[in-house]
Amino acid sequence: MSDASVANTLRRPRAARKTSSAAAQPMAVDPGSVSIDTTYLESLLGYNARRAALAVIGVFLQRMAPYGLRPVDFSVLTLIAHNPGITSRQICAALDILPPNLVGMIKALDKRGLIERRTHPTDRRAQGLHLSPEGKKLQKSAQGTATKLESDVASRLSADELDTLKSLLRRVYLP
Amino acid sequence: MSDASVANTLRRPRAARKTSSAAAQPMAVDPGSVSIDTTYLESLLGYNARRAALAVIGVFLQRMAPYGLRPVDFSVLTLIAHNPGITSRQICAALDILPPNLVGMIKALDKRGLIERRTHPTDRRAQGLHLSPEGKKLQKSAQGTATKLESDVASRLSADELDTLKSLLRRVYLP
DNA sequence: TATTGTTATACTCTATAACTATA
DNA sequence: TATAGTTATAGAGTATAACAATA
Repeated sequence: MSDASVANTLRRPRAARKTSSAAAQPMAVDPGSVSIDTTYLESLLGYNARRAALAVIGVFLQRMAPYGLRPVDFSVLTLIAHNPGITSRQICAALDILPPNLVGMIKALDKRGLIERRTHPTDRRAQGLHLSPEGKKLQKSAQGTATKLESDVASRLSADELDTLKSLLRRVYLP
Repeated sequence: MSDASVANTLRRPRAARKTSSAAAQPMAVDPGSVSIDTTYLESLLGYNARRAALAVIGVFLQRMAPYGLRPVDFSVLTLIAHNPGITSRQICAALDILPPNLVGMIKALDKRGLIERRTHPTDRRAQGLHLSPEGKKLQKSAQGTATKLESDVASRLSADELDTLKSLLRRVYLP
């Protein structure tokens, strides 16, 4: 497994903070809006990938807030939905989450009644994770939201371009 | 300004931890390596962008370690290099760092003798940031490393494909 | 002996409030 | 009154060590 965690939320949307961008003083002397040369950084793949990821995640956070799901929660629920009986360790491996950090998430999802922890059929140390009926409904709705989100966040890209983008990204990180 | 921070390091490279992937037991029963369906997550732009960003950043962290620079430090040094006299607030705006969180970084770079804080020519509240001779040397080397890193981390992409990828990413997050 | 899930805990990153000095 | 830099601190995310139960 690579060092690519898909777990964290990176950052919650901040309450609007006072930036130094000139909004009310269109022509005032505003050192904070003097054009800064960022062209080199914008030539780097890592910089662009990170900015784009954060842009998408920002929208994701907003639209998933009604479900009470962070990206990592959505990822966990989705993995369970598509892999009934999956274990915590398997989720950790797939999302590169460290086991101690998953415990609280699983516990919270269980407490919300979204998942069930059943005894594993062949390994009594492990637990097979399943979605509850409510969890299934929530995950289905959230997945629909996540899918719709795609076209909105990449509204400046055609469907083909979006596919190309995702394909190129996969070729960067997949083995 | 969007909610896209280019500041944090996401994660330091971990010491090799014992994953559950089967390496020494090719055909053993290993629940951790049972194929898990992640196809849906891999169809999402945010997931792919984040995984790719983390893959690039992972290599970035390794290669920048000799310079003692995290991604955010490199970004700050690079902004100062390309914008001599830039202020802290301008760096904060460009990288979406919160001012209190930049203080320590600037202080550390100053203590290392990589940057100089001069009195701002027109605003006595502010400081114009400049690279020291040592800072210039380090930044130049680091920038060369960052540039070379591109082709290595995206070795499966042609030069044209890499350009296409970065262009598509910019169209996702740039206004 | 090794692995699953877990607790405890430390460290890093990010966020908010409030202060000073200057504008 | 608003802004630049700063301090202090709270909160979220990520890391390691170690444990009981089971393989």
